[in-house]
Amino acid sequence: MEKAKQKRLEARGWRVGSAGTFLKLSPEEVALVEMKVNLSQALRARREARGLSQLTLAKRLRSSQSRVAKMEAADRTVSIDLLVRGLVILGAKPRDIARALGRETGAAA
Amino acid sequence: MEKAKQKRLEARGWRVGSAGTFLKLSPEEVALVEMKVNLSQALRARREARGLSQLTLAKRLRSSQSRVAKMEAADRTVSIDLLVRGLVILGAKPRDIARALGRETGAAA
DNA sequence: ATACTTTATGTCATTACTGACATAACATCA
DNA sequence: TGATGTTATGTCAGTAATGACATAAAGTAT
Repeated sequence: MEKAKQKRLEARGWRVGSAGTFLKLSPEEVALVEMKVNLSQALRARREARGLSQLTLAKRLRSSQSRVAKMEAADRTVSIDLLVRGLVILGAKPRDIARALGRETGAAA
Repeated sequence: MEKAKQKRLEARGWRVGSAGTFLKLSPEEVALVEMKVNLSQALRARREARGLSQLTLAKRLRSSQSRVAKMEAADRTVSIDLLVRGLVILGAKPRDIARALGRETGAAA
């Protein structure tokens, strides 16, 4: 798993190990979290590539800046659905979302 | 869009056209629905490939048979999160889910 | 036909997610 | 310095998703 990603997860209370599960997360949960993180990173990348602020994106999503911040932080309270909606609004096609979702992000097995 | 898929959608109240949007669904909404349908089909395929009943899958998901049925029907009340969780429980890896999500399903467009 | 298994659909109480708000932290710029 | 713009985090009322239940429908036997 990528270092930066791991740090972001741990800062949020997740327990993720460097080369697998560190503690307490089942393999299923790890997979879920990784997908969410991948989507959140894709969201931020797309937003920034378009030079949009979180606030502008929030308006297009009919949401709020704070929620967009949480989306990009892969907050526990953010659903995959919301992340996907955000990506779609930023012009991502299902293929793009699939690519982001399945992205291999780390060296660890 | 695949005929069977369209039929399933319309039976559920969705309005989807054969070669694009039929009526009332924005392109974003269409993309979302298509992704959900793709995931629901992948879920059913995986479950059946393993010879499991909806009831057994439901137990592994700590859910109910009726909800699994709704998942496979891409019911409005089921989230992408739930579909993804179901797939993961059936052994799907992020790559597998990505493949299912981005599958081109129809001739249209 | 009856019994059994599996799947489909409607309803509802509980839970999880969501948008909105407040506020903090950080940067940039005059 | 203060003002402005952006992002981060906590909280909470309202909403949407969830599991569970009942029941129907469809299939598979015997």
